[in-house]
Amino acid sequence: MALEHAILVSLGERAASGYDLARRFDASIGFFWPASHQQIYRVLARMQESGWVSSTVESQAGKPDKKVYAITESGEVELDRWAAEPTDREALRSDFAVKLRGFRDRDAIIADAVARKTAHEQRLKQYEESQARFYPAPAALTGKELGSWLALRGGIGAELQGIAWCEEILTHLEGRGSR
Amino acid sequence: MALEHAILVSLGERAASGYDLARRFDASIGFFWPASHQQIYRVLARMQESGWVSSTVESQAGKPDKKVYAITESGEVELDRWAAEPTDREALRSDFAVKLRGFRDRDAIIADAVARKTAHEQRLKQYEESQARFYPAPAALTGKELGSWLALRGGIGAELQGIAWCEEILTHLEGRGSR
DNA sequence: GTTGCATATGCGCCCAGTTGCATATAGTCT
DNA sequence: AGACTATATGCAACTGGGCGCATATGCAAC
Repeated sequence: MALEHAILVSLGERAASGYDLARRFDASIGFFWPASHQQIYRVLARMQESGWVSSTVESQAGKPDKKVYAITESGEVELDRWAAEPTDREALRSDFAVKLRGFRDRDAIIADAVARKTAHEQRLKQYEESQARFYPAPAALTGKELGSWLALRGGIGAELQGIAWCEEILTHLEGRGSR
Repeated sequence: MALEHAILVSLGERAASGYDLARRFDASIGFFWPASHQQIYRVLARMQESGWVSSTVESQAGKPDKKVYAITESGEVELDRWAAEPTDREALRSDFAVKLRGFRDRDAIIADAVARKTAHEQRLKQYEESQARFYPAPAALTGKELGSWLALRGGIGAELQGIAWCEEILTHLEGRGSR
């Protein structure tokens, strides 16, 4: 399970409450490992039991109290252990490809391809904005920042590929024989 | 849930036993929706209860009996209903990207990138063999076969993108500053 | 004054995919 | 005779993510 490790990576960058983490997951690390706040809270509790994180409650003026989590030494050890272990390749798993394969409804496929292309473009835009803001000079990057930038490069590549696939589909389906 | 629909698509092409389906999932439709035989048997039982498939037991010489499933009319209706419904975009979810983002162990990342590149290349080879065997003349394809080919095109594109990403990672990591 | 929003934390159930195990037939290989 | 492989079907337990729902503070807008 990688949510634990995604959280450890994020907490390693900076301590945070569950709420903060949920926002980070919406905006950055969640590009690569999406998670809802419910899930994050549940996993944080389990991680604290394992001793990977510790928490302190902080009072805030004008806002509810928050529980700020920080990575512990044991968490660092776990993160290193995980980092050394090979990751296994994520399998492709696509409803849309199955639908293409079945090819029951040409118009629905075209509509899907159009919608998916738009979604890919939006996500691509997010990635590119992130790239421009945080990594304006990629050639100079080292260590952690180089890694983050390369992760983003993977996201950008995946979106470009998704867009190209949608375009290929539309080229071949529009104006050709129906079912 | 799309396993049901992947099975319906496959049974729509040709009736099959659970065992046959498991092999098809290993070799073709499972490129887009991997499934184990256990899962396939479980889902087939549920689908029969729903009336989407029917089964007949066939005796075989020298082999155990097999239960051959076929799609029913109600299954066809369900498949059409599903085909008309929009699919939602699969989210990117990558251990490896999280690991890159964390950047704890440069050597492990390089080793991963090398291994993943090889895995992508193998999968790509499978796709390309499939493409050469079944779709030698893509321009002439129509209907169902065009759809299947386009699904395969998506797979090929994804693997090429995966390979390119690994290469980009290796270019930037090899011979540069360590952690 | 109440509606809505941002902040903040969580419970409970379900669903689907993963893993391990079990069992049976029949042929081949050593 | 025993081991291994291919064919064939399945159950049980676990795991992790998804979805709905609940609750509380405090500010701003209407």
